[in-house]
Amino acid sequence: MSACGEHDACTERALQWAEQICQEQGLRFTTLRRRVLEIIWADHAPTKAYDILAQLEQEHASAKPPTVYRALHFLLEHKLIHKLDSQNAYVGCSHPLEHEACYFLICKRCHVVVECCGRALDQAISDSAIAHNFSRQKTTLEISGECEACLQQ
Amino acid sequence: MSACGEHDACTERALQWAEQICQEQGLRFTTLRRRVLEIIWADHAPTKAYDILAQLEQEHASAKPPTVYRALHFLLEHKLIHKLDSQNAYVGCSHPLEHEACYFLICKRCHVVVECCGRALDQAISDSAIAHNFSRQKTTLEISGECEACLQQ
DNA sequence: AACATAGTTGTTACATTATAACATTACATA
DNA sequence: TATGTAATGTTATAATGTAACAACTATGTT
Repeated sequence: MSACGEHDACTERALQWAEQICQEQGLRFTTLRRRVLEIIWADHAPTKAYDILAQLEQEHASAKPPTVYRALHFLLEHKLIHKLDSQNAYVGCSHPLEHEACYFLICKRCHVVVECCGRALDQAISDSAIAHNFSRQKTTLEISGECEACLQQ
Repeated sequence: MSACGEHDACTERALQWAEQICQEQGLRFTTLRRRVLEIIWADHAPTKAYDILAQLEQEHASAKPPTVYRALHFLLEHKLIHKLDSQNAYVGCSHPLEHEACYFLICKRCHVVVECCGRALDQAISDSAIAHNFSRQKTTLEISGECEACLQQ
């Protein structure tokens, strides 16, 4: 479930990005928010809100659903995480400093999610919206299947 | 919310497709299933499960959540409807006889959903999956924004 | 230091979306 | 008509998410 070599580095990097982004934008990267982001980054699989809650509760007696959902809203708003609508689950954003539209490859076997932001695909989506005279505001693109590693087993 | 001229014709056509498909495949297109499909086809906006339930209850005293969800599962399984994951809502499939991968343009203002199945976009998605050595099994692509009609107002 | 204030967190309650599990009924066909 | 399968009825509960108000905390201002 790591797909990234040394996963600690991966988490570390994400937390530092978050720190930097919040600093730059005058946002408060509180202990709670940091901890939720850390839990989400524990691996590359999508994390469910109530699983986050279950973890938080162990360290933080007053954790309740709003505790988690508020942190999630904050992280989503500032693009530090994404919600996968097809799974009702959340993943860390793997390039919060360079946002365009993103899409996701979600492995059914190992649950690893890879975030892609290819120019070509983005262009194809835009073209299609334009062809229908549709003004595109938000795009949800989630592909589930099997990742390279799982296919090779 | 119609986006189709004479909407009755639209619903009528969908019900006949369903009838035909069920017949061909030896499936039972029961009153309940038919009625749920009809409710979904009442317009081109996504319909929520509990709104379907609210309608069914008025005509069918024993309707309960499982009543609706079973009908939805049946209709989904046989591709007579689609679920929009980004909205937790359901829309009629507008071309059940010719299935490829579909995507959706969802207008935030009038709620009309248009189902598209462009070859080019489908190809772009496939290419992208291939580039990541990912075997694509299911694709969720939902674009929300504003439709042509609403933009012109 | 005292205060004002805006943002964050605590707390309770509830809304929405969906499924499990088992009982009963309807339908097709031997 | 017996009989097996699929569909529906029924009760309960799981999973996901939000509203509303109270209490607290960080920060800047007098």
